Order: sequence, then C-alpha cells, then structure tokens
Amino acid sequence: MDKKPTIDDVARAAGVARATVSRVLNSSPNTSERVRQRVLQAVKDLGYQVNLQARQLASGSSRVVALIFAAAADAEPNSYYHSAVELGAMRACSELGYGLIAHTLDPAQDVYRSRVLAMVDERRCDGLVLTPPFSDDAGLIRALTQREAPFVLISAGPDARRLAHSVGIDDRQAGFELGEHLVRGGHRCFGFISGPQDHRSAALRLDGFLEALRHAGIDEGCVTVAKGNFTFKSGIDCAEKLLASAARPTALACANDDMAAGALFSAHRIGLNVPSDLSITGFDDTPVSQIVWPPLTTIHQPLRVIGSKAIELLVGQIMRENGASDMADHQHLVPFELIQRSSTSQGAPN
Amino acid sequence: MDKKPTIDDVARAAGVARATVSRVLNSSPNTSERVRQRVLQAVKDLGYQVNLQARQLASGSSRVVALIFAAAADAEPNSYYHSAVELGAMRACSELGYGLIAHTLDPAQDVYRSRVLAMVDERRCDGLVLTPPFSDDAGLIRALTQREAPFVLISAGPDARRLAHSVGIDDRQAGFELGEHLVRGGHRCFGFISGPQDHRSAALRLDGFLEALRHAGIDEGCVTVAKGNFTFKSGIDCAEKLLASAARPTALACANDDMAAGALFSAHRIGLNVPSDLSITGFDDTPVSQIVWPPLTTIHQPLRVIGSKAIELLVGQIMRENGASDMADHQHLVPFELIQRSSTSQGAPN
DNA sequence: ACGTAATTTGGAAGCGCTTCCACAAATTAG
DNA sequence: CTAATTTGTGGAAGCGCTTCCAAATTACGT
Repeated sequence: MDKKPTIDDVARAAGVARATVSRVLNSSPNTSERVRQRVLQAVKDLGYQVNLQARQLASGSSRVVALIFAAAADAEPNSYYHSAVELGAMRACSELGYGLIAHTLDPAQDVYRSRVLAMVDERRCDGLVLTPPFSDDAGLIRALTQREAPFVLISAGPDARRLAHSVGIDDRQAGFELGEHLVRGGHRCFGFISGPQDHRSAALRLDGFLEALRHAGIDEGCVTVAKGNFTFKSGIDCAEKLLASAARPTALACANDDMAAGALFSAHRIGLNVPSDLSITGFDDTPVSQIVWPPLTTIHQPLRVIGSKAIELLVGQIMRENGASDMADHQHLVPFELIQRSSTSQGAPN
Repeated sequence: MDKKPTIDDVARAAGVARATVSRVLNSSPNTSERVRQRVLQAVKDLGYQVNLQARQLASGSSRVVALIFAAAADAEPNSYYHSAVELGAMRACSELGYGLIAHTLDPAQDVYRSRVLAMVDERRCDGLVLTPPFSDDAGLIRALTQREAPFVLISAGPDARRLAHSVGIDDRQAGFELGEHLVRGGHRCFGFISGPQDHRSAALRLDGFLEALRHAGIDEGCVTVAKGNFTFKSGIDCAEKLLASAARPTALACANDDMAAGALFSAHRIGLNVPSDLSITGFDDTPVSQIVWPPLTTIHQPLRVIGSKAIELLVGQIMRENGASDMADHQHLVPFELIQRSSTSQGAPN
C-alpha cells in the first residue's frame, strides 16, 4: 500500500511551491489562471485529498460545529425532534462547507458541562448549537461566553435569549393559540401535561395556554397541570392521573407530541373516545402526531428551518470572529402553525 | 484572552522534557511515579488540555469512528432505529476512548459513496460502521476494503456478511417465528409489507415468514406481498392496497414498526378492529410499537447492543491494524425476541 | 522607455503533538 | 567490583498543512 499523496507531491507534480498549492486549494484570490489549472490537474492526477488534521492544526480552526442534544440514559430520546433539527443543521453545514457532529448528553449527569466545554477546549469544533434543556443552562452559557466560544441556542427561554444568539418560535403565543382552539371547541375543563421545569420554553407554552383561558373568562381553577418529562410513558402516567380526577377534563393539552400520544394511549385504555369524549393536543408536529389514531391537533414547529437557521447564525458568528459586541438583532423567531387534525372536537363536547 | 497552555508549558512547569509529558499523558509504561505525579500536577495547575488536532496529526490516527445512516432527503428518517443504534455505539465509544460522529446520507443520491470515502480519505475517522442499506452496497464495501479502511456492517445481507465483519440478528429466523405466531393465531390468509429491495436483511424476514407458512402447509398463494420503503406513509399505502383485495388477509406482517403503524392507521380508517378483524405485526420493537393503539406484536432487536457490538468489533479491528487476514469468527449474531402485544389475536379470527 | 504600484509566487517558520533514537541512571548478574 | 541489562529521560525529527514575508513578475501611468 503506497502512502497517500501530500501537498508537496502535488507541488512537485505541478512545478510550483507548496504555498501556491495551498492558495489554489483554499481559493485565495491571488492566483493566476494558468497556475491554477496546472495545480488542479496535478491534484486530480494524483488523487490528492487534504489531510484535515494538518489543515486544522495549521489554520487553528476545525471547520466543524457541534449540535448538542439531551437524552436521558434510560429514557428514549425524543428522536423525531432531534432528527429533524439535525437534518436542517446538516444541510446548512454542507452548504457552508462545515462538518457537523451531533452529540447527545444526559442532562441528569453532571459531567455534561465539562463534556461540552471539552469539545471546544480540545478544539473538536469551532462552535456549538445547544438544544433544550442545555439552551437554558445559564452556567453553561456563562462558561461558553467566557471562553469566547461561538454558540447558538435553540428554543431557549427568555432569560437565556437575553444572553446569547438564539432561534425558536414564540412558544407563548403558540400555547395561546392552542388554548383558543380548545375554548372554541367548547371546552371548559382542562388538563395540561407540561414539560420538566428546566425546559423554559415549554413552560411558556403553559403560560400562553392559561392566558388564552383567562382571556375567554375561564377560571384558573378549571385547569389542572401534571408535570411530565416529554416521554410517551410520562404522558400515559400524567393522563391517567388527570383523567381520574372528579372533575374530569374534556380536553388535554400536552407540551409535546410524545406525551400527547401517551395521553391518547391512556384514553384508549380507559375506553374514552377521542375526540368525542376527550380532545387532545400535542406540540411540535413530529411524525408521532400522525402515526397515532386519531392523528393529533398540534403546533407545527419548522424544526428543520430552526436547525439550519441556527447553523447559519453560528457560522456567521464564527466568521465574524469578534464575538461579544454584536448581540444586536440575533434573536431569530421563526413562524409556527396550528395544525388541526382529528384529535380535537370542533363543536362542543357532551 | 491568554493563549491556551501547550505541552511545552507543562513540560517547563514540571521541569521535564516534552517527550516525558507526552508519555505520561498517553500512559506509556516507562515513567517513574515521581515524575508522573509532577507532570500530572503541572497539568492540573495549568488547566492543560491536549490539542486533538496536533495529537492526531502526529500520531496519524484520529481516534474517531463514524456511524453512517440512511435518510432520504424528503422522507422522515427511521429515527428511533437510528437513535437506539447510535446510543449503543456512543456508549461503547466513550468506554473505549473513541469519539463518535454520526452521519446520515441519502442513498438515493449517488454522491453518497464519495462522501463516505471522503470521510476516511480525509482522515476524519479511523473506521466506519455502516447501517442498511449501505451495509449491502458491494461497491462501497469493495472500495473500503481496497483502501484497507476498517469497517463493520450492521444488519447486512448474506452476501455482504461474507465480505466483511458484521453484526445483526438472524432475520430469517425472526421472520419464521413471526409466521409461526400468526399461523398459531389461526390465520390462513396473509399480507406482507416488505422493505425496499436493496435492504437484504429485510428480504430475509420475508423468506423466513414464507417458510413458516410452507412449514404449516399453507399455500404460497395465500400471501400477498406489497413493497414499502420503511416509512409510516408507505405502510398506509401498502395496507390500503392489501386490504382492498378480494380475499382480504386477516393478518398483516410488516418489515418494520413504522410500516406496521401505517397499516394500523389504515385499518382504523377503514373501520377494521385490530386484532379481532385484523392482526398486525411490526419489526424492531422501536417505541413506535408501543405508542400506537393497540400496541404491536413485533420482533425485538437489541439495537443498542448491536450498536455497541459494532463499535467493539471496529475498534478491535483498528487496534489490530493488520486488517484483511482474520475474517475468522467476525460475524456476530445477537439474539432477538418475539414480543407479543395486543395487535395480534391469540385464537382464530372470524 | 522607465519608475512605481499591484499582483503573483516561493521560502521558511511554525501549529502542538508523538515517537524514534541515544544516553544516563538504576539494576542485576557474573 | 566491573560488565551486561534494564529502565527512565531528553533531544530532535517529523506529521501535512497555512500563512507571513520577501522576491519576482506583471501592469500601468507618464
């Protein structure tokens, strides 16, 4: 097995200096067309490929960014959400000539911070995109800011959004519209399955939801909240609890689709008909919302767009390379949409 | 902002040579305890972190492996499958001190081969794990073998398994057991929703299934096959077609859970009761099989184990560093299990 | 035609690390 | 107590690339 050709081999073959080859390869502006062609030809002839390690070492940048997801060690990760964001991110990356490395960490294990920081300290990547609940971790954000590492937050809560560049939807407004929708359906007694506390943007969904009810003149006492953790399983458990109460709600709003699927499962088990006995709403519009029966009314988040937008912001930040100062308009809000399917009744319930 | 400390800073602080620091850091055998401690102390004091790029360039290995998944540009990726495999792989990696980079590619776009090869050519990783349908791509396998790149196949078909190290279940036997189960349930008229052609291991599932029917003395004419592509959507379409036929099957076996969920969806829409009117089986035992109602009878594949096993094999291969010769016992078969849930009837159908 | 400015090219110095080789020190054997 | 080993350590040569700087070439104005 013969060794791989290096830049020097190319230089020799093209009869130019190593520096010239480097310039051509990095499309530096100052190269004559004649030399340029010669070099390109030599590259092709030899089947030359840059050695990324060497390039990175010499240039001091890896041209790789990382996308950080949460996944509890035992629980199933919210895969559809992840995949969609990752897909968007990947596209943006390949367009911008960056590599993407997706990393999932368990937010319950305290090492996660050092793991994240190690990624930038060891120069595995030039920048980071954080998804919830990491995007609400003030300590992490501070550490990142301190070492001047470029990063972008996805679906962060209001506090975190103040501290760094971010992209996401208006969760509060989305929650509001869900509330409105259910009120319009004639419901007066509600259950809400929320996310864990550290997930700030999910909390906003509840805020907005409650506001919609208030707006409609419905008493706060008419809504019971159960705290889930975004898993299907927790949706089952919460729904079971909520549906067992004396004043059984006729509508269940859930902070994500997986929990809504769980609620639906509970309803089936109890023998309730959806939507005639019980309306259920999800959040995110992941494929789960269409896989279940009946398909879920939910809020569509443009997850891929969010992923690609985050990368664009991040790369912009990396290129600018000055960091700090320009926190100007870098709080991107993307549009969401209420998707009406058959898990919610149109008219009034019993 | 002060620059990061280098190995030379550590050496100076500890009063030893750079080479010694390197030895300590790489736990080379020849270092005295006294010096060792001094170096470690200096590392801690300075907050030193190795620069991976430099280490990789100097050592010629990146200590990173890649996991390649398929995802059509438009269709939703089979996320649960991916996540589970990735999780297992990730664990094995962190145990073995390797980094993992998961990459998804569209098998429909021809560039995918060069993308994969570039990963090893550019030395982004020391080795690869391929999932279907890439694990059945003879051309890719050949190219990889030719450049002596270490790689491991997941759920590859028999042809590919002959060519390289692999890990997976006995798909044929799993299909057989599914068939048996349905026959035991009293069914005599079947539908089978298969995967795309290039997915060899999924084809084995059908082979095994048919064999079970033959075994039970059931005529081949009693089973109709529809070709899906592993997506929920294709499950709906195929089921619709199969259920519309004159001799409507009383049992539908599907090559993965997502398509089974689609079949279930169709059944609901048509107004068939599962399992009393129609039994449905999935494959993989991803969370989808429990999210739907009724939950699916399916084959449990130990996806995480498969992921971690693949990494172990791969790293073993990388360390051995001789490649080729020892294709001995490197065809790992992991156990699967038939999981019985309520989507299949126990007794005889109508 | 000539001087000066703008552009293209080559030379060489690293980037931060691993690892080979040689040498000194500490052991063991004879 | 010297000779033959076995350690432990330092020096130095790269790994393959980018990039600064200076030299060479070309373009342009007068």
